[in-house]
Amino acid sequence: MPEVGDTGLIDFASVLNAEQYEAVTAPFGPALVLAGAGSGKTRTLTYRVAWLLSQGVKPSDILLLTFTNKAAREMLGRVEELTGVPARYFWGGTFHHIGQRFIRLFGTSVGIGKNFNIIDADDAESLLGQVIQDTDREFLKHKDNPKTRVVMSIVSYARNTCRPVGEVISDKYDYFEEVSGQIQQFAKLYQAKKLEQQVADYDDLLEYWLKILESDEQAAYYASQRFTQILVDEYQDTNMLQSRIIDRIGTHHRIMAVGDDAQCIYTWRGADFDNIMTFPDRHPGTRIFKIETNYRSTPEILRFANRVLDCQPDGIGFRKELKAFRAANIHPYFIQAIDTRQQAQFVAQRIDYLVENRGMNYRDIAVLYRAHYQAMDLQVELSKRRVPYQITSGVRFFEQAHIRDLVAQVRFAVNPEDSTAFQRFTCLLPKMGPKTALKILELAKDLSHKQKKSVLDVLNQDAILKKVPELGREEWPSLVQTLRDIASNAASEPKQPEAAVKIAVEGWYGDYIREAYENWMQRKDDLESLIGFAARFDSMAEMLAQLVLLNSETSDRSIERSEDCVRLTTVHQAKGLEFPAVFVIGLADGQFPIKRAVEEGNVEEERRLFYVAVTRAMDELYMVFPIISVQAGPMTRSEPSRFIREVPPTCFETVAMHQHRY
DNA sequence: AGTGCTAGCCTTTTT
DNA sequence: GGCTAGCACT
Repeated sequence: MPEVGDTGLIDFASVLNAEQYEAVTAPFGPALVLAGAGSGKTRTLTYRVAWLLSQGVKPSDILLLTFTNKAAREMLGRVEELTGVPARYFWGGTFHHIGQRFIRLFGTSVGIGKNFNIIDADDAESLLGQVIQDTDREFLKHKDNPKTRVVMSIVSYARNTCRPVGEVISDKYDYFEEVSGQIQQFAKLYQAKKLEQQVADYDDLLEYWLKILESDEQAAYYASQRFTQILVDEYQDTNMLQSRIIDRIGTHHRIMAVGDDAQCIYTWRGADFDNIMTFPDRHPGTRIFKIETNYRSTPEILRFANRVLDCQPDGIGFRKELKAFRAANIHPYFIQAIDTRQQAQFVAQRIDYLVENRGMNYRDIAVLYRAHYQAMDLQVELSKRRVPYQITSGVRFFEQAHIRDLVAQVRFAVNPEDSTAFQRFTCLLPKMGPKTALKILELAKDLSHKQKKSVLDVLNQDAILKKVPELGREEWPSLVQTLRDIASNAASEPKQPEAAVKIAVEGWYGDYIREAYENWMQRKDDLESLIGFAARFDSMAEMLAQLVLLNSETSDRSIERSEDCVRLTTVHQAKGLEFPAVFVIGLADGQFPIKRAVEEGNVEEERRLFYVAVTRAMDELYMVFPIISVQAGPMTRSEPSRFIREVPPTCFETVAMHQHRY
C-alpha cells in the first residue's frame, strides 16, 4: 500500500475556491454537486478523492464511475499526480467497464460464465438480424416494418430505461404498434441467443450487473461493503439502469453525484436527468452544492452561453447562471458563409491566422460539429493547406474491418460458442456466407460432442471440409491451424494475449489481407500495433473486453502523430474538453438542430448540446453558418440555426462572408 | 437456397 | 460517401 500520508500536505482551502472547497470536504453521506460548465468539476472530483484519502479512506474503498474512458483515465491520472496513489488501486472506469469486471466475478448466478465475450454494436445488430430472420422470414421484407437497426434501438432504449418493450412502443413508436408483439418476441429470443453463445452486448453489461445486485444477496452485500465511497461523474447522463445500480451498491448513501442538468445530451440513449432531480428524494439528507464560477471562458462567451440556456422553456432543470471570473475579451463571432466549402475555407484560413499571427498552437484549436459527415469538406481544405489535424472520426481504430476480422479469430479461439465471431472471419472465404458458416459450426459442434474433442480439433476433418464451398477449401486448413495455434500455443506463453494476437497476425489472416486489400501494408501495420496493445494485458478476457469497450480510442499510431494538431470532433465527443479557440460549424437550422430531432420534438436536447459546444471555448468562439448545403442529397438553402436567432444579437458579432471578402 | 453485384436510397449523437 | 433491396448466378 503506498503512502497515503502525502495527502496531508494538500492545503485544500487554499487551492480550491469556496464553492469547490465546500463540496470537496462535504461530510460522508449523500451529496449532489451541481457544477456548471468550466467550473472545475473534474478538479472537484479529483480533490474529493484526495480528501477522502486524507480522511483515512482506502483507495480500494472508492468506486469512481464515469461515462467515457477518457474521463476515467484523466481523473485517475490527476489523482495519482495529486496523491501519488497509482490509478490501479481504485475501482474506476466507465459504467460498462466496471460492470464487465463485476459480471466476471458474479455472473454465474445469472448464467454468464467467466469467459464471456463482449460484442460491439455491429455484431449485436447482425445477431438480432439473424434472430428476426429465423423467426419470421417475411418480417424485414415488409416495407412498413422496422429494420433491424430500428428494432435494436427500440429494444435497447427499453432496456436502458428499465421499461417493457411493449410500453416503449406504445409510447414512442405507436406506428409499430401492430408488430409490437413480434418485436417483444425478437427481444426475448435475442436475449436467449446471446446467453447461449455466452456473449454480452453493451446493454447487458449494465443489465446483468443490476440483475446480479438485485438477485444475488452475497454479491450485493460484497459490493456495498467493498465500496463504501461512490463517486459518479456526469450524473445527469445516467439512465435508469445506471442510477439503480448506484442506488443498489450505495445502500449506505455515501454517494457523491456530480453533474449539470444543462449538459444532459444522452436522452436518446435513455439518459434521464430526472435522476439528478430526484436524487435527494432517493437519498435522504442529501446536501446540494452549486459550483457556478467559471474559470474557463471569457465573460462574452459566458454571456452568450447563458442566453442560450435562457431560451429553454420554463421548468426544465435547475436555474443556473455561469458567473465569469476572467477579464473581458472579444465577442463570439457568427460567420455566414455561402456554402459548406466556403465554410471550410473560412475555418482553415482563420486557423492559419490564429497560428501565424496570434501565436496559438494547432492543439489550442477545435472544430466541433453535430455529425461526423459535416467534417468532410473541412478535411479536404485542411489537407490542402497542410494544417495538421486529428479527427475522432466515425470509423474508429477498433471498428475497422481488418481489426475486427482479426479479433474475431481470437474471440472464437477463446470461446467457440461465439458463432458471431465465427461467421465474421469464415465469411471472408469465397462463396461463404453467414448461413453456410452457421451450418458448418453446427456440424462441428455436433462432431465435437460425439468424438469428445474440442470444436477447434474437429474443424479440419473431412466431413467439415466437404461443407466448405469449393473455392475456399484450399485456404481452410491454414485458417483452422491458426485458430488452433491461438488456442493452444498462446495458452502456453507467459504473455498470453500478446502471443495470441501475434499468432493471429502471422497466421492465415496475414496472408489473406495481401490479396484482399490494396493498402495491405498499412493494414498490416495496424495489426502489428494491435500486438502492442495486447501486450498490456494479462488475461485474454480483459483484453478482448477492452477492445470492445475502448472502441472510441484512436490507434497508437495516430496518437503519436497528434502532438500538435487541430481537433475535429463531434460535440458529444468534445464534452469535458476545453480549447482556447473553438469553431462550431454547420449552424444551419436542420443541421444543428438536426432535422430529425426537430421532427421528433427533441429540440431541447439539441439546445443543451449547443450549450455544451459553446462552453468548450476559452477565448474565442466562431460559429459558422453555411447558407447552402450540398452534403445530403439535393442542394438546400437554409436559415441560420434557431439557437443563434433566439439569442439577442448584441451577444455576438455577425460577419457575412459574401459581403466582406475575407 | 444462398451468395454476389449493382442501382438507387439516406445520412446523429456512444459505451 | 455507405447501405439495402432486388436481381442474377452457382
